[in-house]
Amino acid sequence: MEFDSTRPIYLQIIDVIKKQIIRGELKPGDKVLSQRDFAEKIRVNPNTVQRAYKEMESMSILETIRGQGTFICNRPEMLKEIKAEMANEILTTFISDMRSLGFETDEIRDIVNSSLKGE
Amino acid sequence: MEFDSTRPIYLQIIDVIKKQIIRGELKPGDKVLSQRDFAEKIRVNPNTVQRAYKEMESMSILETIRGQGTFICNRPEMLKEIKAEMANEILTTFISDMRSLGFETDEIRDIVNSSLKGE
Amino acid sequence: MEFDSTRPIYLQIIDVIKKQIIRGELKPGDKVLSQRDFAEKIRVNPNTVQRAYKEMESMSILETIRGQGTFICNRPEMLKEIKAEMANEILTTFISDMRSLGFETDEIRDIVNSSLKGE
Amino acid sequence: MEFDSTRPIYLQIIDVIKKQIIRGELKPGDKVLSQRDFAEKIRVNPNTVQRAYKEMESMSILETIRGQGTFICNRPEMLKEIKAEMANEILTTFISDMRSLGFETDEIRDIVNSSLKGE
DNA sequence: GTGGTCTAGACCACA
DNA sequence: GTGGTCTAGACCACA
Repeated sequence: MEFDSTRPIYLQIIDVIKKQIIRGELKPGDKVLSQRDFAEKIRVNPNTVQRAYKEMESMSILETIRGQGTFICNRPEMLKEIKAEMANEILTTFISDMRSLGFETDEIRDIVNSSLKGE
Repeated sequence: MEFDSTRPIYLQIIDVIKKQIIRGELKPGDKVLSQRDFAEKIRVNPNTVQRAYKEMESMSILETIRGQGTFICNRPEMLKEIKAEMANEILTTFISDMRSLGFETDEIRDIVNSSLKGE
Repeated sequence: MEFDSTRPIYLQIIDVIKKQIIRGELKPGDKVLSQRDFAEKIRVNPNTVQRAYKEMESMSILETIRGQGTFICNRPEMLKEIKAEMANEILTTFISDMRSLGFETDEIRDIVNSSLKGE
Repeated sequence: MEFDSTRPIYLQIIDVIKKQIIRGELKPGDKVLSQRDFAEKIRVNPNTVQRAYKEMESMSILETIRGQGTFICNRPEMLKEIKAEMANEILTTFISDMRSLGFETDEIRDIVNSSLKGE
C-alpha cells in the first residue's frame, strides 16, 4: 500500500478501513487482520497499525477481544455514521480549498450546482 | 517544501506557482527563480523544475526569454483562467470522492447547499 | 517515582496527576511538565508520558497546545468529576475484594457502617 | 507468580496463602509445599518463603513439624479469623483511600450504602 | 523547546 | 497466536 507522505499513516489506515466498510468489503462482525499481519502486509510498524485500531475502537468502529483479535463493531447505525463523517471531511476540504482560491460562498454554490446540473 | 508522495512533483510545483499567482504573491511580468535556484531551494532535481516550467509555458503562464530568465506572462485573462482551472480540479476531486462514498448527484447537491446555507 | 509493577505505568501516571489536581497542587490552567521533562523526572520513556497525557486529553483533563505545552483544563466541573471517578474505582475494588473473601452485600454494608460508627 | 513491587514479597505470599485457605483450596491439616519447593515454584529466594512461613506460624495459621513438613493449622476458628483480618485490611485501605480524596465519614458511608442498595 | 509520528524490537497477558 | 505495554531513539511540525 502506498501512503501520502503529507498525512499521518495511522489516519490513512483508518480511512482505508472506513472505505472498506462503506463498500461492504468489511462487514459488521468480521475479523480484521491482526496488528502484526496487517502491519506486514502494508509494510508499516505494528505500533502504527495498533494506533489506527485503537483510534477506531474509540470511535466504536472496531472492538478488540484480547487474545482473539479485532472485529468490526456490530452497530446498525455505524455505516451511516461513517459515511456522514467522511462526507463531512471531504466537504470541509473542498470548501476550504475553494475559499483559498478566493471564491465566495455564493460562487462555490453556483459552481457546484451548475456542474451537477448536466449529469 | 513538502511534497505529497502520491502525485508527481512537477504537478505539485505547478500548483504552488499557480496559487502564488492567485494570491498575488507573483504578479504578471515578475521574474521567477531560475530553474537551478528554484530546484536548490525546494531540494528537487533541476529536471523536475524544468518540466514544471515547460508545462506552464505551454499553458501560457510562464514565458522564458533566453539570456534573461523566466517570467510570469502578462495576459489579462490569465488569473481568471488559472482560478477556473484549479477550481475545476478541486471540484472534480470533490465530486468523485463523494461518489466513491456512494452519494448520488442529488445528495451531493443537497449536502453542499445545506452546508453553505448557514454561512 | 516508584511504580507498582502490576499496573501499566501510564495508568499510574494518570492517577498521580489526578491526585495532584484533587489536592490542589495542580490548578486549572496550570502548565504541566513537558513530556520530556516529566519522563526524565520519573525515569520513564517519553512515549509513556505521552500516552498518559493523551489519555487525559480524551478525558478532558489536559489540553495540549502544539509548540507550547500541555495544560490542566479549565472546566469548573472537572474536579468533581475526577473525585467521583476515583471514588468509584476505589469503591469497586473494595467491593470486589470483599466479595472475593466470600462476604455478601449485607455483610459488607454492616462491616462498613460499624467501622465508621465510632469515628 | 507476579508480585506488586510496592509491598514486601513475604507479605504478598502470606496473602496468597490466606486466600487459598479462604477459598478452600488449602484445608486445615493440609501439607503445604516445602520452603525450598515453594521458593522454586514462585521464583523467590527461600529466605523470603521462610519469613512468610514464620510469620504465619506466629499467627497460628501454619505449624511446622520437624522432619515432616509444614501444615495448615487445624483450629476451628482459624478461617473466620483470617477472613476478619483480611477484611479489616481491605476496609482500612478503602477508608484511607477515600479520605485521601477528601471524603468525610458521612460521605463514605453514603457512597457505600447507595452503591450496595441496587444489588 | 514543545508536542506528533514512526520504527524496531523486547517482553508480557490472555486464550 | 493475539493484543498490550514499554523502551530507545529518529525525525518532523509548530512557535
